[in-house]
Amino acid sequence: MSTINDVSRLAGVSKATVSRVLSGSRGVKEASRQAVLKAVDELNYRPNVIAQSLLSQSTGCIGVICAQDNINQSTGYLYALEKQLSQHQKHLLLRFANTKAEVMNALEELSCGLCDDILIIGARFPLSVDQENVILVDCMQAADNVNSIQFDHAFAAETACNFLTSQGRRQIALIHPQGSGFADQVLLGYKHALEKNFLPFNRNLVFMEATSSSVALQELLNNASTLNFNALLVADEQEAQRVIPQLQAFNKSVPGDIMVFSLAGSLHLPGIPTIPAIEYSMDAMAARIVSWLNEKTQMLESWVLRGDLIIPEIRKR
Amino acid sequence: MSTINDVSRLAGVSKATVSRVLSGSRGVKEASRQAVLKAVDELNYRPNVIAQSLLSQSTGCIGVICAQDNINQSTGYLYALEKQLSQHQKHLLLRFANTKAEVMNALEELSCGLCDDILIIGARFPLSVDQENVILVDCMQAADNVNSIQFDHAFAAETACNFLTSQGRRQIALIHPQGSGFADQVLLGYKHALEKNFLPFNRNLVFMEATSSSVALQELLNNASTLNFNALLVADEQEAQRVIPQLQAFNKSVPGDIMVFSLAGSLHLPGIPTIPAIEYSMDAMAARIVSWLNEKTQMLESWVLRGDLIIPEIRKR
DNA sequence: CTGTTAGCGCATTCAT
DNA sequence: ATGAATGCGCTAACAG
Repeated sequence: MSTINDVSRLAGVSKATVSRVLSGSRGVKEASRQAVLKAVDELNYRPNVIAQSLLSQSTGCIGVICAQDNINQSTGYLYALEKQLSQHQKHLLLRFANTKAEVMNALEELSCGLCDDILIIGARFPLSVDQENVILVDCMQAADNVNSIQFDHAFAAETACNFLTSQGRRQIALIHPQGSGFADQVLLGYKHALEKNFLPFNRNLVFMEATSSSVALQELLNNASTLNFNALLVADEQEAQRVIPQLQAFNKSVPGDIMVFSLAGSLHLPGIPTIPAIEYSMDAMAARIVSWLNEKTQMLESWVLRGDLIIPEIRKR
Repeated sequence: MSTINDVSRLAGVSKATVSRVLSGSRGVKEASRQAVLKAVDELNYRPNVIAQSLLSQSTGCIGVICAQDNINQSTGYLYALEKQLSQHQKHLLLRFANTKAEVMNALEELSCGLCDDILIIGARFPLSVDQENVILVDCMQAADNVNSIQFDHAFAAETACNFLTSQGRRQIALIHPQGSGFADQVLLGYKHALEKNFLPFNRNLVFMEATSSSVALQELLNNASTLNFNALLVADEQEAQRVIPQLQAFNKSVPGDIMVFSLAGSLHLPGIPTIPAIEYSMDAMAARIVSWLNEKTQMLESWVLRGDLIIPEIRKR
């Protein structure tokens, strides 16, 4: 790779002039400008970003640590983020991490001057990070002294219940395994919606502590005769896909007998029926993040993102 | 962020000594070693990798340009690659690109000294790259002067047909839209297998030029009475998921009446039945790539990777 | 308008 | 064993 020295030599000017031409070339004689441009073209010269970074103390690299349990889910984040970042001449440094230890390790390794800022996405374990340049996205909230973007899970649950009620589903079961986090928020939204719709709260319809959604659902099914639930709220699309075949195995049609609602995303695959769900706009989120990265004047502190209600077109085909 | 100067001052030694302690500390008096370590700890000093990169002329960053049409598919690559790369203290710089222009643009932007090497994955359009530090992975083969890792599509098709034949499926239809590339290789493997199994080649069962797999399948279904096909080879899992509902809509059970076989990956979701498929080991591929990145002594030139035959456990439940 | 100088943070000589 | 000096490639400040 050729350097600025090669260019300056070939063009017969000094390094400073070359640099001037390449960045905001003003106050340069046209003759030398052309000479520089010609030399640049001949040598196929590209300024070394590492040297620039050393000087400017910023690399344009944003570290992204994906801590999602469901790896497929991270694709949405990544695609949206990369699109935004590259538009702003920034680079996305990718890391996957499945445990708290792995996240902290990745954080350590990325905090050596390589990354300007770091995003941690989807961690479902408590994280204590105090670095100013780290943003927690859809993570379990721990200390509140860090920047974070939270999804409004209460709003999601409330929206879900309101929608289901409007569809005539008044016995709404809720399965939300501990691991998903945000159990309290979800429960809050659930209760809110019930109250507003003058529906009774039936504690037998709610499973928040169960470690396995399959066991929880089985309990529901075993008592189906007395419970008579006709809707089921689950944490995310993964849970939904787990739960639907189990329902069908017990001769419950979906959504005929039981309408399954995902509180975070729905699979959109040709072969599989889409279910109603709350979906968070990855593009909106990514845009928000990148705009903050660019102008850090305002503290982001804690932003809350609300999801959209997505209703499948039932009789599409 | 504190620098090596701060450490040397606090420890009362020179920068050189600090550097020596931190990297292969040999020939350093224990006393100064301890002093340095103490200062490092106190200042929470981390050597600036950018400065190191400028000196060593290598950043440890590997650019990965995902050119897959199916974004979900890239997750597998990314996860495997990141795992391998981070194990070797390398970083993964992610880029998505959907067109040739976007790929070339990304390539340009990553070739400024930021990345040591660059991977282009899954491009289905001809690419002409002559940089020594670029590897084409599962891309359409263009010029042969670049490093590349190809999947053996002929082997995949042959394996598929042999498997299907062994299952008593002797009328094997093949739908492989142009866009998927490698049409000739697939056809070669298909024909090979037929010959070896003494099966006639029926050109009405093969659709290579169709732009839409849906139309191709419809042609097959329209002539089902005379064609009587009982197996269907498709390019990948995406195609498979598209094709299966269409078959079912015409009262063809899968895999009862027609066994659908994917030549590249099968969805492994709880709700959806797995279909037989060829799957390429992402881990094997990633390991191979990273090992080449580390010791570039041997030219990689053109490596070929063969996929594994994955058979679903038909009566799992 | 342009060349010279200095320095970003670090590792590696070369002296001592 | 260790400090001073050098340079990686570049930009910014200062002189001309």
